[in-house]
Amino acid sequence: MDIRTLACFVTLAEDLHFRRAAERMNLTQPSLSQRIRALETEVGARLFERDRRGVALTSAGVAFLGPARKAVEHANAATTQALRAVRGEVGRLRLGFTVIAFYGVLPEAVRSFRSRHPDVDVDLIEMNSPLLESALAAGEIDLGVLHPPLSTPDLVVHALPDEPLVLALPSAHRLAGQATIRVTDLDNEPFLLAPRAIGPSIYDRVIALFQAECLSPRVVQEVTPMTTLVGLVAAGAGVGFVTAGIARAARPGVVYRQVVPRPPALPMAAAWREPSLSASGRRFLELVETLIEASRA
Amino acid sequence: MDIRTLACFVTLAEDLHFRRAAERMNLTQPSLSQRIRALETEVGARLFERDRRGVALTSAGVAFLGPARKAVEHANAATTQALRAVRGEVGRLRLGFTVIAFYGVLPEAVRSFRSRHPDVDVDLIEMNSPLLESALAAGEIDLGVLHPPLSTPDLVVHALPDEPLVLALPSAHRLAGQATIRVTDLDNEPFLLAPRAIGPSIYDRVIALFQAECLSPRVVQEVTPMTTLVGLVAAGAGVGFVTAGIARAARPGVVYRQVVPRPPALPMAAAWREPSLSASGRRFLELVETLIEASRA
DNA sequence: GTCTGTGATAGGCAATTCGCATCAGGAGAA
DNA sequence: TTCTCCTGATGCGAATTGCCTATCACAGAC
Repeated sequence: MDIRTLACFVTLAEDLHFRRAAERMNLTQPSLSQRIRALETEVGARLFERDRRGVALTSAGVAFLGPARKAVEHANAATTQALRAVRGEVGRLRLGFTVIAFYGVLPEAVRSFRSRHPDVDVDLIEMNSPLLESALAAGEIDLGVLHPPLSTPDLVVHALPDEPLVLALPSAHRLAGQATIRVTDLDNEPFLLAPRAIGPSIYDRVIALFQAECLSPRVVQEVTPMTTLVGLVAAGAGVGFVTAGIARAARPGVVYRQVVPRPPALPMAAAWREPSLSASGRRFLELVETLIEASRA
Repeated sequence: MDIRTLACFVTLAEDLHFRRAAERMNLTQPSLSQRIRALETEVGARLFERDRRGVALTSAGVAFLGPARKAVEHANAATTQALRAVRGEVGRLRLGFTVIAFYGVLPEAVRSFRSRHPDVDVDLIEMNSPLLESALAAGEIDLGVLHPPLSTPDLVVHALPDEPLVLALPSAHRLAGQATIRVTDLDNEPFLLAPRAIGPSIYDRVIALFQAECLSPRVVQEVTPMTTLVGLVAAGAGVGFVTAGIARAARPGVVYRQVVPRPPALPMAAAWREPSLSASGRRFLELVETLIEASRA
């Protein structure tokens, strides 16, 4: 049973005229006759009553019409939906990200993506960078937003703008009054830092920053994620670097200050598994790029 | 696009294994490969990812699966429904009947039919016999229950049990006290009768009954339908014959009496247009016959 | 009567689909 | 490593299917 045959049936049921229906289906009248006859044989019931002065649906034909019409519609919809999926307009986008990433351009990007592509289900999964790499490699997520360098081969890395680092310190801190703080001011200061296993890039950057001044931070606690670090700062447990994005979310008891010399920014990147990013992932990435462009201007 | 091809796609999407899916579809693996390839070409999108260690749906394939499954289901349903319609299990039964017929076996038959064939829409249309004949000839109703003789050719007539006639008279009538009434008692009695154009059979029977006694009824009003006749009897406008069925519905102010010599019964019949009765009509008629058999026993 | 228009039928050509046999490449066992 | 098995893809000939052109049979209009 051919979808085209069903479409022929539906057309003939609407026109009740072989020649016109054939024309609408881009067929000749004998071909349509043959198809209908073959369909009737296959179904095992006469679907049309060919009277001398016209064509009419039999009761079997009436019963056949409804489902046949739906079958044709769904068959067409199948192709349409498949092509929409290729364009990334329907489907599922499993998006992994670090906490830090979600304090940047991501929330706006997700909101905008959802309104532009309402037929794409977006799964949001928060993980730290090493876990994101595993999830990408295992194919559990389509696209990850995390912090280079990556240790997993076969992942494509697409650089995003770095996140500058600022110092978070308790508002009652002796240095809170200064507009900018020198690294040397932080000597022997109780310091909060993410474990190197979780965030090697930020860890190494901070250590290097101190070493340039021949110092070494006094790490009193390794803490993750970075939002928890801010909480500990508010509790007076110490000071620590956070990204500008996290600093934008004001929190009572915490102030943020620039540090000189300026600490290197935290690299950000989108990553996906070879060989290719899903269409919806590509769409999302394009949208992120657009938003970054807009925020730059 | 073939329904079978879509079914192949669905099967493969479920098994994710060409050989097994091919077997389930009663095909060889190369044929299935070819069909899937052809389908992908027709759709214009890759639907399966043939990885080294297995087959997986692409996002386009996932989007294609839902509608494809529905298309297959509806295509199968179309055939099923058509065959059910042939057996009279789905569809529409347009049933015409006279008022008299509806005081007989019809209400029970309709109730029983509806419970046995809930997927058949039953249209009930009340008309007098001549109009029923026209409606049958015009194909506006499938089956009519009316009173022979019929004047329209090309109608098949299937006899049903006759309806005996009894006399309806006001309960205050001078003859109401008698158990049976002789025709001669009715000489010069104000008489109610359906017009001959509407009910020739009952008209002729009543006239013949009187003429056998060398009498002629004094018709004071021609009245139709028969239920209205009963109303006029209750109002004291006269007396008249009604069917036993109508007499069963008690009405204040009216009594029913047997007449001797016994008047001929009113013939009843089911009728339909050549060449054939619709399947649901046939089902209905079988049911009516069953009920008549049951009431006889 | 002829003419017009209906759907059904016959024949021939082209495309499709089938199964069989076979190929190419990866996984796992010896 | 090498062999074997299993995966899906491919080539080919036979059979089938689908289409179109030409034509038929029949009914209604003029």
